[in-house]
Amino acid sequence: MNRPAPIRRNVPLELWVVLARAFDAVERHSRASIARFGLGTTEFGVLEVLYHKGELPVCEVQRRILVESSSTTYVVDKLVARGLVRRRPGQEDRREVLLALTPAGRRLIARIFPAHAAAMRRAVSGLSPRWQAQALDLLRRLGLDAARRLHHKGDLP
Amino acid sequence: MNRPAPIRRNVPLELWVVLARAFDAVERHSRASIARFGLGTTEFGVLEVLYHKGELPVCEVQRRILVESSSTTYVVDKLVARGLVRRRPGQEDRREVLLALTPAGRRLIARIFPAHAAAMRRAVSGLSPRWQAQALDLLRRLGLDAARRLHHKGDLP
DNA sequence: CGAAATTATCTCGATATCGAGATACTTAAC
DNA sequence: GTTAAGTATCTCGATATCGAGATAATTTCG
Repeated sequence: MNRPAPIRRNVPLELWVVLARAFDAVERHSRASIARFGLGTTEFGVLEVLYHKGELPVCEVQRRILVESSSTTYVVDKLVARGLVRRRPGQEDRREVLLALTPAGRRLIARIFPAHAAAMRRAVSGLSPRWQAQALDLLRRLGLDAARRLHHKGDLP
Repeated sequence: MNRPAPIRRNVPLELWVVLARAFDAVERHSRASIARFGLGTTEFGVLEVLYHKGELPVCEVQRRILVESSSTTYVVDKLVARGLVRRRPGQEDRREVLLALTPAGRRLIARIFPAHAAAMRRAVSGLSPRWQAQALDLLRRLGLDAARRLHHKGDLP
């Protein structure tokens, strides 16, 4: 059962490689699952965050779905055109545009979300729940620290 | 020092979210580091794999850099135009096109690779070496299993 | 052998995403 | 209160990436 421990010359670079590979593989599951319903991953992301958080300004949605503001505008345009999302000017802060699901949008996401969640459960089922929790913890630390380091970017050699 | 343990309703979905966030944050480091040298991440990927593995057929490069074959052609075209990579018809298998660095390509990647490796070391330094190794192990298992599951895709509900 | 399936590469058109910049509004500073 | 700095959204042009399909070489197998 014991294989010889692989020689690890450069753990950080290998970690980056396996992170990218794991992301790619799991993202393919996500993409395939979402494509079943005629949506792209970013479109799904918008619907999903509005479904779970309720009405939100564009900038808040943008932060959660990890795309740039110009792309968010583009995707929201498409969702509005399809009658799944509506825009409304912000009340307190008049720079904001508030996004919310339309009834049709809510019906759609309510219908497809459970199936998608099940697909993602399978996608990560290579790790037992115990190891999933461990990976969750490590990835959260890794991601938060890397994000923090991006801002004070005083350290490119 | 102890925060209350967060309530984890749905570990698989949360794991997917933190995986995406960690990938995004670390990828931003990678992108910023590579951009210093006037390259895109995919271009860098091609140079790097040829640097470390020597001459390879396109399909082998493609598998390692995680982009589709049509994109690989596109990127290699650019690198050839810049005189960093050369194409050569395969010998044993005449379907293949073999890629290798030109002297200029080799000089470039040899010059920039160490700086990039250092940037990536910093990018993942939120985890101690011990936890980096642990994350490496978990992500490898996660990625391999998810990739395996993609092929026999008999399980979308 | 010869047909069928597989694999490698490339072409081409479509599109999602980005980055820079414009505009409008808000907050902070003096 | 006026100015400066910061934030939110959108426009527009550029481009990286994809997917489908074409071509050609190889392998499998009856």
